[in-house]
Amino acid sequence: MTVDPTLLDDLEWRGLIAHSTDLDALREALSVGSVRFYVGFDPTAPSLHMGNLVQIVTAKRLQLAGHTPYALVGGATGMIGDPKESGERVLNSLDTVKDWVERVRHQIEPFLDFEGANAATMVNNYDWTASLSTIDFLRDIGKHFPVNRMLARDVVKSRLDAGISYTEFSYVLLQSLDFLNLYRDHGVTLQFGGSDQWGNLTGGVELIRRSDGGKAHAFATPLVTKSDGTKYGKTEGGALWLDPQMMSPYAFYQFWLNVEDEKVGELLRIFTFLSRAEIEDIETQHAEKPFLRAGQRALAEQVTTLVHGAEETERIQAASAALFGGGELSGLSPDTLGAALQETGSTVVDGDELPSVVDLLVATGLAKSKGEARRTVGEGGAYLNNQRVEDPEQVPSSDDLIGGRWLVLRRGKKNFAGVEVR
RNA sequence: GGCAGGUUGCCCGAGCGGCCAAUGGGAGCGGACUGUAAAUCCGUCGGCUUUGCCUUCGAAGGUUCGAAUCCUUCACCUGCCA
Repeated sequence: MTVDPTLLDDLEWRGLIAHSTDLDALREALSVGSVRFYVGFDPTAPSLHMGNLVQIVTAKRLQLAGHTPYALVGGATGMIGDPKESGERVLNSLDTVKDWVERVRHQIEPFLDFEGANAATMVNNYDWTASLSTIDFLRDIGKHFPVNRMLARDVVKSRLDAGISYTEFSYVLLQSLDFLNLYRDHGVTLQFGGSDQWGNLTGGVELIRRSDGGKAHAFATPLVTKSDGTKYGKTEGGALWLDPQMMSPYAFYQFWLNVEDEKVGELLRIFTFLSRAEIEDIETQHAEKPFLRAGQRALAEQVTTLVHGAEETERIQAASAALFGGGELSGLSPDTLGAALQETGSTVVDGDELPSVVDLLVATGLAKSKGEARRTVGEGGAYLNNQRVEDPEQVPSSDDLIGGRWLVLRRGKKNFAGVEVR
């Protein structure tokens, strides 16, 4: 298996290496031959999100460069939960974890290649921890972890006042054990993860050294934040989910399309497989004519294609063009409009007696309550077929139906929803 | 275990018997300006059958014409002393 010698330079250029163990040693290892590496995903939700996507995409980069991925789902670690600063986690039931493990596994699979010389392997740490006895665990693993060092970790320190359970405190041992096991049984010598995982990553490297005298590598990818430092995708809808049931591909695409200018270059480098030359070209275009938003368009297209496929992305782009095109909606063919509204989400309504605009705003989910819907109208933020609605009691007439059956509802500048009248 | 203080709307945080659906800030939402960007400014920000009604101020009781505000019990948190 020949490997791409420029891999590490590319990762660095993309800003994907926030922390690392000896970088020169890693560079050396990656240039000699196919390195077996692993990256883990804990089932803490029914779907992966944007933060996990960084790891998935990075794993794919490594595989494309000739290295061999082990994708780990945390059937065991997901039962424990790694400590987070905000406080103790609520434990999930075994059934929930099992269900989420399966979902996460299926979400990861399409991104990696499970055939060929450097085929990916899927592993579950439940397989080697479930049967492990407490005595063996404490003797073989626990002995290598000085508590004073564990206490010095930032997350742990931040929790000492508020309190931290022994369960979460022990998490690092489990993740380190994973690395040791994969090192012994599969020759895995590299682990990476998000920068919040740095302590867990080095824990494994340490354990391999102390326990087996072995040499392993680790690096951490950066936490993706907005330019004001806050987390991305932390809006009302929660995280930026990859599961189309939890976040529509349309909403997913729109998220990337609306990324702030200052972040476009960074996100293109992290999340897309566009080459350095292509990205720099886009950045130049963007700097010259920012209003064209070439960066956001490329970003949204690339990432949505990666996650939801080219066909879906084309449908979304067509829908976005139709709705944001600025032209008269009535100028669109009913089929085009119907397809567009299928992407934004639409609600079916009985044609005999049309509800008021306020009721429609609630029915489509654009407003959470009638009060909010009325307020929106009062604020001048409600639109029917791109016409501002002045009267909250307004009821659409049959003349308003586009193509005989569609109403286009909008809240604010960019939240569309369709109403199909039957 | 003793003493003192706290628990308010998405978050922080005022209120300390009626003028309280509850000051202020942040987030969110809408408008203006733009480029479906950022910054800025303005507005809005419990629900409803909306000149009024209903449910909220840790939980349950009580006092009162009337309580987020007073009393009792319970739960949790914080500080000081053991």
